[in-house]
Amino acid sequence: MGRPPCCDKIGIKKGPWTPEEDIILVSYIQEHGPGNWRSVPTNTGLMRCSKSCRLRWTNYLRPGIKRGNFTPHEEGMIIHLQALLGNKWAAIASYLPQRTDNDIKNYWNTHLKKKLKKLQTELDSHNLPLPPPNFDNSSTNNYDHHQFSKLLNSPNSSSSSSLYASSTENISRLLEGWMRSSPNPSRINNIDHDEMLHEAQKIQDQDGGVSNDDVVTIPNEKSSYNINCESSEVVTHEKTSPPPFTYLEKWLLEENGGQVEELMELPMIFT
DNA sequence: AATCTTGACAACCGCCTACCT
DNA sequence: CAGGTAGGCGGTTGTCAAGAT
Repeated sequence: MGRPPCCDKIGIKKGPWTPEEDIILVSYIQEHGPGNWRSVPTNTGLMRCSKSCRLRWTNYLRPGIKRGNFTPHEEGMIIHLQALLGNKWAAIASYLPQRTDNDIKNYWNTHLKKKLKKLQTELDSHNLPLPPPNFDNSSTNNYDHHQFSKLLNSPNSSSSSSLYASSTENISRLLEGWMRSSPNPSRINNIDHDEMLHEAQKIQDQDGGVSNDDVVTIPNEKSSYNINCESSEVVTHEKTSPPPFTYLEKWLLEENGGQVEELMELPMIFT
């Protein structure tokens, strides 16, 4: 015998989540943590299947998700990684810890695909090819990065602003108590620094990770690590553990999500 | 002012793999 | 080992707001 069914298909509610459902789900995860999604509908009384609960949490309610506009830097990373990895949105999302794979996928489909198509037209008219997959502004190959960047960031191809419809006020009220007692997530002390540093240097050598001059980012199943090779400093960005309340507060209360890159440092391959 | 079209995001569907019994 | 599900992932669709006609 295998596992029992995840949920009863009869009476399953579909469509947009209500603020009340969000609150119920967040309250439950606050108490039990994410995971064991099968038990969520039965234990919460939510008329949703476990899959829907998981998606709602990972794509929308999970703390640490950056809302609002994609920065040119993020945009560049997505284009770069899509060229390298294809439509492996989860893999691409691992390099952008604040963005969900669904978000990146949507952004690609609604913005970047069109943008690149337009760009290709522009490049054709300038007799320029699209940049190679290992495109990097700092590299010394013969590609005309300056002209490419100029075209990419031209006013005509800039992304439009977008706001997420949400009930952030309700959710923030609910979460207030929770996040104040959350553990300190961002820096860990119990990891093997030598091992991490070695890994970072290896990746930097192979150009397999995403790196700028000194900082290498290693995506991981549950977190990503930013490693400064010069100072040997390792900073983790947990994907599942809640960030400090101040960050969540910022996310919930600022209409556009705010600019929080300083909190979740991103590798700068496109600057 | 009413209707139609388009854009953007949220959510669902179906497939695949890992894992449980 | 086999049967079967949970969870993860990518593709697609649904919904709604804003702009155009």
